Amino acid sequence: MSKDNYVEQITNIDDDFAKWYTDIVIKAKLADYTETKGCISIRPYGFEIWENIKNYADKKFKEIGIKNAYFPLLIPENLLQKEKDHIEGFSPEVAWVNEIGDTKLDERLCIRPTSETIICSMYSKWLSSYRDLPFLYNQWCNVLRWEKETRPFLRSREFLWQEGHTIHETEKEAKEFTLKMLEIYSDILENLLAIPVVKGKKTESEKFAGAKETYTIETLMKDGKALQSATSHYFGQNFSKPFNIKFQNRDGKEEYAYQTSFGITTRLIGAIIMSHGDDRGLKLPPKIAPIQVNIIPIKTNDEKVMNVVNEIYKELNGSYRIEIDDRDNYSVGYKFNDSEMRGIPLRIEIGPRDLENNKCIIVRRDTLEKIEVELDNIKNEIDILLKDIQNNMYKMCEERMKEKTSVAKNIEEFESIINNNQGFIKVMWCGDNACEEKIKKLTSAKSRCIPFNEEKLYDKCFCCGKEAKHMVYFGRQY
RNA sequence: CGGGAAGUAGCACAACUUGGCAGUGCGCUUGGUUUGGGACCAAGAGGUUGCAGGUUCAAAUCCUGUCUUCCCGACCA
Repeated sequence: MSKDNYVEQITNIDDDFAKWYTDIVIKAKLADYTETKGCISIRPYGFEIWENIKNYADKKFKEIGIKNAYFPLLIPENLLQKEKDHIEGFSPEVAWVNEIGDTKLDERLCIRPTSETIICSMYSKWLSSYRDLPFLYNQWCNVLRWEKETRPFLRSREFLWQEGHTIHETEKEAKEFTLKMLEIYSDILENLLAIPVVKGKKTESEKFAGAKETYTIETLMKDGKALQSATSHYFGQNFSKPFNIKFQNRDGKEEYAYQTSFGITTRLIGAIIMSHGDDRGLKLPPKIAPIQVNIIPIKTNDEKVMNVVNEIYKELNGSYRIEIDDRDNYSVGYKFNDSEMRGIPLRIEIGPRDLENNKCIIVRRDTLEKIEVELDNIKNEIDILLKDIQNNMYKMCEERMKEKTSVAKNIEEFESIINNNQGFIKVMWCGDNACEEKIKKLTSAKSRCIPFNEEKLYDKCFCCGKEAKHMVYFGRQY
């Protein structure tokens, strides 16, 4: 196999990152474009990744008492209008239902871009006493935001997500819950998806529409751009007041509830591709890979080989997500490459030569290392390897993030980094939005977050020279 | 919403300049031979050339309009 031949099929990651990304989405059969502009179809292989993320997250949510519920896709206009900042943030990309058949509706309905408003209206109905609190509800659903420019998984007009909405008796409890959710998200990214994160708080200008505080986990993709991977918001009483979500508190007085919301989306699939993928294609962390082990028989028409292959399948099936590639119209070389492009963490090669020695070859996707394994030790070895791959993928990602994180002391340094290396740039900042604006205009990089673990890098704001208040991560973003 | 490029079979493209039967490679189907890093032989299927209009005996090709996609900037998960 020549490299040239290979490159015809997937664009080289360093040549054109954007094309490389969409090539993987299409060729690994994760998703495809549809007749509906800006909306993708998620194919089974991609959807199964989402299901694995969803199952893990859902379990974590339930462990802390969150319950799933469902709210309408359509929201009447008057509800959306109730919180001023919220509607201002979303109105340009909201789609409306104006008529049914030939009949115009008296009040038009929006297709949810997010569900704060409709959920608040129900919370107001359901809440009367502090004894009812907290409400910890979540829904898994789709939302619609009419983006002008789209990219599969990263920015699709319709996307799947989970939106949690909680209300609490006290400010303290709500704030704590906001941070607790950020920890769960960070666990999902780091432990499940093998992607290291920077946790922190958004600056005033980068907050969610209608939120008092927005917390975020930021990740760094292979091309050096940042991706906001999950957010958790503290609303205070910003929604509970206009939506009249009030209760009688322990003192018998009327009080408005304290609210949070939080979400992760199918964008995480994009994060997996861009954090781990390489020139051979997708590279999936074992914990979410739809197929963890791919058995490739070297001769599909050799009865002895196929018998052993079937035995191994029986032994492993149930413990691992496993598949036999017994297609007889492809050569093994093709299958090796196909398996690598689909990002399957491990493949087992078994042929007549192996049977003579009672051995097989196991190849790991992360390092492409080939390991000779005794036939009766396969299960044991796979267990070890899958765990090691999961850890190793995290480590490689973490190293890359460290390499692509730098400190800038002034605008000149900042510009030079952004134009060469990209990545995260750590700076000291005065807290003034004017400095953020200036940098955005100059370099198109935005503040990512004020990290929880702030360091004192130096004293003065990198941009204006005034006394610095915070350390901030900056970066170009998706 | 500004700046640039492109739309021809599932994919990548050719034919367009100079109008004259819709082509090549990959992929796909069937049969056979193969199988340790993208196999080979043979026979097939697949098209309203993005869409609409115009010029012409004749349009993928020339003209006008329109839609879509991709890349670079402003907005967003």
